[in-house]
Amino acid sequence: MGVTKSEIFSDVQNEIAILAKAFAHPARVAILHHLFKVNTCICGDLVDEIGLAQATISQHLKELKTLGLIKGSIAGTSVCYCINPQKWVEMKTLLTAFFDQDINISCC
Amino acid sequence: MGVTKSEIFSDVQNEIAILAKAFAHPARVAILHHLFKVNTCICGDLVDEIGLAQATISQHLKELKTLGLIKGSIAGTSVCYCINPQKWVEMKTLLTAFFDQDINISCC
DNA sequence: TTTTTTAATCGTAATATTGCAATTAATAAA
DNA sequence: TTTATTAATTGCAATATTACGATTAAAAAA
Repeated sequence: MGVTKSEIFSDVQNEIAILAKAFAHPARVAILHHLFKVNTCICGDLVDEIGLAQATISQHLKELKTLGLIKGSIAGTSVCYCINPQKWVEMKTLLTAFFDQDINISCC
Repeated sequence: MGVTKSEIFSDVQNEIAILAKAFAHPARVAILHHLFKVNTCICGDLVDEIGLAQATISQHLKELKTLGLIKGSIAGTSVCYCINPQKWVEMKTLLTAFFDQDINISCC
């Protein structure tokens, strides 16, 4: 087993889970933090900044890029990465709506 | 090796990742959705509602409880679960601050 | 007391994730 | 052309997560 049964959940539930996974590892949070700080940077900068192997950073970048949260454009031998503002807002809208549900006072 | 190197990240980065993991599985999102909807319910209700085995639901409940996002109190042979409003707000505050970082317009 | 109800825990199997060395591919520089 | 430089990809090992049947524990009901 060990495989998530996506088909029994709603689209919104699956989408929230997929987006939350982006932030479910501190290396990806650190990548995003750095991108917010410096606006754009190349893969090597993140390797220096974070201290994981180049292959590992590259793998995390790929996940963020697949989700659409970051963009990468080739600049010579480097690749310039940055936040994708459109997707970031989309993500924020979905997760914020989830977080902002009203909590009833009566609780166990 | 497959083990997250938490020690190289900041406390905030680790905390964001730990909290995001709560939402990184659709079953846990579904549990929280249901708790918001009905306010309080017992484990068996979630088993019926979601359609995973009792052991699986119980395991997901344990993770949410360990994080402090939900509370459970014994009521006879049942356990009554609900959102923990204090922790929920705390989580929301941390993640919202992360989401609300300013995105610079100049992007690659 | 015995039986039923409810949920936690244990044990196990399958899949997913994390990390890195080594290699590859592509461009820039010499 | 040859030699850097940079990042993606491959292959592999280790750990984490997901799922569930079976069992256990505790309280309620008969």
